[in-house]
Amino acid sequence: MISILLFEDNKNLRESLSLYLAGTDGLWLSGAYADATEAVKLVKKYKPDVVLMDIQMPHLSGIEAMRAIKKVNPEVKVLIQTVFEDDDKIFAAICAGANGYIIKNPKAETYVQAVTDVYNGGSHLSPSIAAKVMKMFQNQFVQKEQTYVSLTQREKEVLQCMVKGMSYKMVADACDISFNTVHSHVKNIYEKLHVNSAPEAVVKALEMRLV
Amino acid sequence: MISILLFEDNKNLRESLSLYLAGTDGLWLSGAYADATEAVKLVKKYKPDVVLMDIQMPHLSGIEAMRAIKKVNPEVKVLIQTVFEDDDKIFAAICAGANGYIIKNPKAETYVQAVTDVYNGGSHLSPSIAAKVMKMFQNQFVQKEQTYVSLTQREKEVLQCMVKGMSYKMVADACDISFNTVHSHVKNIYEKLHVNSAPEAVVKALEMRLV
DNA sequence: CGGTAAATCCCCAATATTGGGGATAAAGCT
DNA sequence: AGCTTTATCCCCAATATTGGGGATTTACCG
Repeated sequence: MISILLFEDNKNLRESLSLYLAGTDGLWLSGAYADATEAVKLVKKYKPDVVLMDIQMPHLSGIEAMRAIKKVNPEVKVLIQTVFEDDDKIFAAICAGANGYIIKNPKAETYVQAVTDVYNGGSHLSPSIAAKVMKMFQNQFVQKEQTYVSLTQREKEVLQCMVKGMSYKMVADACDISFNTVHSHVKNIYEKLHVNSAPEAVVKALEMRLV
Repeated sequence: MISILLFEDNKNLRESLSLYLAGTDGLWLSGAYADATEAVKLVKKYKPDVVLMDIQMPHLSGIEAMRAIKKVNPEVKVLIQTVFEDDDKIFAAICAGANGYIIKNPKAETYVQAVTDVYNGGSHLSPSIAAKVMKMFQNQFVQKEQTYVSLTQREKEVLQCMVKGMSYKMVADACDISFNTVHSHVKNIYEKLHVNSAPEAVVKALEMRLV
């Protein structure tokens, strides 16, 4: 049973959504409110699994409300629903820790799917939103030619350890291999990345998102 | 009618997927191939609406194949399907212009949904992938808890040099100070950041956006 | 004026890293 | 059966880093 708390200022939509969610097997509607100013208190009271939050609300915006909720209960999943597809709203919502972002939809089943997805630890994005997010992603990282470097599994592991600031000894311990083997892997990594010190390798690894 | 071209090296999956897609109303399977080396030619020949591409293929990886296709026919939608959830693969796929990224799934309907979504100009991401993408997004733009550390001007300069992968000698040269002075600054930096090696300091500096 | 912070420089010794060899075993490919 | 890759291990010697001291100058603040 997934328990849900709904915030939606539009009376019509709130009531029809409530009706639908409450009547769906596997879902439990803990409450439906037109205002998010009390959101933190309500979350504390009902301990819902998922909060379904309209982005545009009087007094306190859905994003602000989510930020407040996440601050106190980071484990509560928040699903943003809205009619807005502005890049900046999407951006703000994601940065504030939204677990999903769906466009208000005539198809009620998408709500069930989205709620289930976020409840299970995934994220749910409406197709148009996903497209925008991926576009933003591309724009952000158009930068460097990814001269693709293929590190082996072990090499990646070792590199990951190095990024965590571990010394050869600690890496050896963490990967359960000998100091000498770590040394060998490091030599190979340096060769492949064309660097010759740990700090350089770490920076390059982060840049290239190899870890 | 949405026409589809399928690339999947696993015979079993290729055949069962072919069967399923070909038998679905509204979809038309133009072809199914185990190898993507001819992908560009095949796309030119069949002009599919959507290419369903496995990421791991012999000879030519799905991402490379997609890059080639997008170069010639940017309007063709490419849906990546894979068992991999590595950040770097997801990242590479998105940067190369993927229109969707789905985890190989026992539920065949998700394929139809995904194909339809990308055909309609949206993107489709499996929940776990969407979660990773949003996480990457957050990591990129939201700075972590700033336990404020006040580094002096010189210390910041030295740290910046270290992030560039420079050795003490090179830093000394770049800042026009002696090796010993660099050493002193480094000691102070390590003290302030509570670390005791260059890689750790670099990671912390990047995390804290001190540079 | 005295105190403090920043920046500069130096010495020493213990570790750690780097780069150069080389070797073996398992797995995969041709 | 050979070849390559990956992962594993070892030795040695040259550098580099780290951590512990201490010292001087400059500048700023009350």
